[in-house]
Amino acid sequence: MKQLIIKLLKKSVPLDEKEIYNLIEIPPSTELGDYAFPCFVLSKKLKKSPTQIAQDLEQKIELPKEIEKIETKGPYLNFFTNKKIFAEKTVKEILDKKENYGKTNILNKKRIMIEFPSPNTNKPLHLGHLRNMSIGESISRLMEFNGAKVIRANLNNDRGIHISKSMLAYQKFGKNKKPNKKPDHFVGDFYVLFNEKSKKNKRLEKEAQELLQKWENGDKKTIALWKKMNKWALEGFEETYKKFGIKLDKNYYESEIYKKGKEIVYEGLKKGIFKKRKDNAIIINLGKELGEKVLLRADETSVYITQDLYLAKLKFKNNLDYSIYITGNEQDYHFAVLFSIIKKLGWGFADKLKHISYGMVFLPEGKMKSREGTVVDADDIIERVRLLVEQELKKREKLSKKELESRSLKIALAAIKYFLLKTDIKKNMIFNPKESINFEGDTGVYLQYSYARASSILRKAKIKPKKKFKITELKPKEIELVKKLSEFPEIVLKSYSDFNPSHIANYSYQLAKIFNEFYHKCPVINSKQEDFRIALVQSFRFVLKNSMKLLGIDVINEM
RNA sequence: GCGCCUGUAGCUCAGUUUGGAUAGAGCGCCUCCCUCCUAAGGAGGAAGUCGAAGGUUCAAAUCCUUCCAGGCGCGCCA
Repeated sequence: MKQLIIKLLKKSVPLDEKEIYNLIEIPPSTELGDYAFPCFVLSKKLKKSPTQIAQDLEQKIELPKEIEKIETKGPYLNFFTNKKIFAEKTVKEILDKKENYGKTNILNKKRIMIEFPSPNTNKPLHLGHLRNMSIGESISRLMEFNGAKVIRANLNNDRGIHISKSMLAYQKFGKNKKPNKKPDHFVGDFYVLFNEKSKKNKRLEKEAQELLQKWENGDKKTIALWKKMNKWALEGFEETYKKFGIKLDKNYYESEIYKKGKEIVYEGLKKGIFKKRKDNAIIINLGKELGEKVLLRADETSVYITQDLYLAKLKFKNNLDYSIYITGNEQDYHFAVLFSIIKKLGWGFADKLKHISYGMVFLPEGKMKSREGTVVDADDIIERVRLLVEQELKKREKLSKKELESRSLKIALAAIKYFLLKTDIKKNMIFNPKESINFEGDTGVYLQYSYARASSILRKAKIKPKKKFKITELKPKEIELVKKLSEFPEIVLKSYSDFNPSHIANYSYQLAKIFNEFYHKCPVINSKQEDFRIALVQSFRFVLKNSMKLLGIDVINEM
């Protein structure tokens, strides 16, 4: 529709398509029209007042059947579209394309690796990981919706001093016990225990350091312990991923790559891109903004960035077109440095790298500290929310135990994921355990409720949704709903090009809100134009389901 | 100190990329609506110097400058 108006205006206005596109806006109220063209910019070019220009255009433009009328309101030229044609076209298109409505092929089977959530194996996943996974999964789905082949990759940070700490605590206080709870939690308890004990006993820090040394030297007993505890941690993670609805395609392990990348550094040194400092450390100078970075220690061991250089290269053995990293914004500097080095090395994939970062999750009392055990545990929050949902469900109807569990989990995950995705990705957010996960208003539960209501209407109706229907009259809420439905493809593109799922989340809510208003005002079953309203409800279901899918949220037909 | 990000109603956030017609939601608060397709819903009300000050413009929450406040980062840690 917008395209049509652009074409009309192009004939009578000295601007190109893009300029017109940017000028066209939606009036603040529908009484003013469906689209508006402000004439201020033309005022200088044509040396007339904007009001006069608007009036001239009103006379000049010939109306096609899709436009009912145009009107001027001061300097604005307002277009009134033919709502019946528009509604019919939109609803038919959605019923036709179904789950493909809004899909594009702009990524044309491009292979994209997206790295997340990349946890440390010394403690269970926490709320920050849930934000990471929600974003990672949503962006993956957005890419897929635009035609990409996505590889979800996970880098397991399974070595280092933090791992040695939980190992040491287990050695000293674990009595060789097997996990008596979810295994990653069992491991995490020893990490917290280490930090408690080391406050009093300063020697423990040193001992952990020694244990790390032993591990690096390949000490058999140490390796065996490390393997055992890592397995527990990874098993636990796997359970959480599954529950949260995440399936990772590929796993990398820091223990397997941390020593690699030295050749890359030597090669760069030979080419003169890197330099040897007086103290024998190999460095790169990245100028004013990024400064000087060490790439290889004086003793020739690698640092974090050395392994990341190697991993970046390793990833591209998968024939990638793009490689994306999803992390908290505390790593912005690290990735700026990494990408800058890769560019200087002249690697072919230097411009195929992208770092997407998101803001921190805080508790009302401040930052979460896993070392002190003041974190919101991922499994714990999922289960707590699920139990709250279960209570609500029990009030409503009697369900089998199995149905109660699966339905409550779906609703709980909707609440959590929506909460984590609705805020702009780059903003910090405060999570208040008592208030944050609501079931009313602007929430994931509201989306599911709206979907369930729509499903219920279709279940109870005698007529099935069909592409053939007649529109005799359109109520304001029907028009609003159709308009919102028609915006979906635009929102998908915006969300994709901004790498920001929050646009989809906000859209989903607006859509669901209009739908709820619609069915309160407009009865569907046995109404005068039941066939159209049934078709409208069905197209709403498709679009809401599509957008919820992009958020990684399951729909339910009853609640 | 330097760099990046953020600042919109009591609280949580849309809107800022591309400047336009009275700044929008949710929660909380105050009224209403279940003989009516699920009340996890709907209708209405109160609540805002868009962090501050300058500037650009016919027009600024939106662009520019300076300042203030908060977060993160600036390791031969990962």
